[in-house]
Amino acid sequence: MATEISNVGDPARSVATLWGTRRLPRRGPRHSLTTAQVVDAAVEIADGDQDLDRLSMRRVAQALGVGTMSLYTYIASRDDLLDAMLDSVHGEAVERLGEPDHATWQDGLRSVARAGWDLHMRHRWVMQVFTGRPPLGPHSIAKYERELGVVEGIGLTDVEMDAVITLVHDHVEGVARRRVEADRAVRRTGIGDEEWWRAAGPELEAVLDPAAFPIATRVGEAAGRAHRAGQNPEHAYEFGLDRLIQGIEALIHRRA
Amino acid sequence: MATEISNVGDPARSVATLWGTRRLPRRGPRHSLTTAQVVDAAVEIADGDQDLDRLSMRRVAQALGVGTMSLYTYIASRDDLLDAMLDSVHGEAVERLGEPDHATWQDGLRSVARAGWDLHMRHRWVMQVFTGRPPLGPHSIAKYERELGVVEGIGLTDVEMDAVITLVHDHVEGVARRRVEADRAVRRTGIGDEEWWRAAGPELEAVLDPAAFPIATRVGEAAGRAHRAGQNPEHAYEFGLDRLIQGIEALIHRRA
DNA sequence: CCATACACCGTACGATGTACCAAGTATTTC
DNA sequence: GAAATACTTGGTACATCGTACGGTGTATGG
Repeated sequence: MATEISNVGDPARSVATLWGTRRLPRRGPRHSLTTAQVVDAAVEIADGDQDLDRLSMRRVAQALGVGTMSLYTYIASRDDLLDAMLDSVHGEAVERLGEPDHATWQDGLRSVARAGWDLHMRHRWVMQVFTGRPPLGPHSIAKYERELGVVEGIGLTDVEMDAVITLVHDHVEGVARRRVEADRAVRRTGIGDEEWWRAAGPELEAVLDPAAFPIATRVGEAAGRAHRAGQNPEHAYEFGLDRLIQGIEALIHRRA
Repeated sequence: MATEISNVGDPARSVATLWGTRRLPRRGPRHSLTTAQVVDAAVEIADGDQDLDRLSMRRVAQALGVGTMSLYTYIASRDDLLDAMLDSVHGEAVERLGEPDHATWQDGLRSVARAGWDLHMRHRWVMQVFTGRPPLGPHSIAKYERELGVVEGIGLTDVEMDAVITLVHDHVEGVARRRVEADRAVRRTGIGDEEWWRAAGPELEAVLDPAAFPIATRVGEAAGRAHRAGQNPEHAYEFGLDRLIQGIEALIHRRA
């Protein structure tokens, strides 16, 4: 009738979970866990897997030595768990960002990018979490504050400051995703890069006319060589970051 | 959250499927379908859903009026199907890219970005497909060739040409992903943006001290206003693209 | 003509997230 | 002290997923 019973996806509860401000009940049995314990266990499993696909509520419960359904006392759903995991590792990233003592905003942006890169490398599942709503946990907000700090007062509007941070994130996340996803494919299939090309190469050669795609063939081979030499993520990361910074410099100089 | 890894089976077969070069058997019953029909049906369903989560083999089979397991005659796995879907819509994107008749490489990059944006808006699931291996379908390669064409001969190395195209893709995909993922959250929860903030807002205000995060609060509110005014994806898209282009210009000018 | 090689697809298996409910426990109220 | 209350715990169950397996029927090559 008038009221909706399901508390699934209740925004207020999700926010309260993130901030650890859910009221503790005064009656009933003692809690055998905390939300933080659940989140930490999940992070540990995801770190080990380097993947979110195999992170199941059952495995988290098993790791904690409780029944699967007991987790739902501490977290409303798997989606909420993912949000909480993200906020948790963002806290770590803020610590590693350190004090904002950069001589220039360029240095600041480089350290923002580096912190993002480290985050993705230490927790190789964060690029798999998609939050439909802005992440409003304490650590995510703290991270955002720190990041915005490096572009404060350099001549950008508020909306542009947000856009710059987002731009850096998208670049770093893209490079990290390609790196991690490639590893994941190798791990999942048990087929290494070299073996994969040995198997797919002949088929491709039989079917692809290099003359029809001259640039793609040439550039693809160059990129492949760089990849095999292990210099691809590094170069892509640095090259992209340099372009972003120079693009922002151009805007600021034009305005000055 | 939704991360789908594709490309996990027999490499040679996967490539052959993409190129439509699998040999047809000479004995046995007639085929009632083609691989292309399966792929088209899957694309249609994913387009309708604007999501890959609910794309199941059962639904594809039902749409085609065949048994679920019959699909496996034409496609090795769901992952291979995702790869084939991606290559299929890349073909569409190449058509829409049109002839490479741009006066400047800047215009060229803008049209590459625009084509990418259109692709993500017309098929709001492509950002959910993660290929662990490079996508080697005919249309993906054709798209790559066209894209590289706009930065050919402007003073970049081969590896840099690849990096530039990737940079533009990551930016466009990031903006598109945020846009689509927000819609998806609304659709999945049945809770609109406004309603969500009405529910989560009080909890957040009770817990977040604006003085502790002054820049985040100010910038977040500005970004929120822009978002509500519907100008956020547009602005982020244009702003980011401008920065990228100017960053590349800076590199080229320095070398000239 | 029939052995062969295949297409079709029903059934089954091991996963998943989580709804529901019975049973047990601590606190509050009388 | 007893009863009512408000919890936690976690077993069971359900819908849904990708796909392995194998039976059945069909077109073709020898």
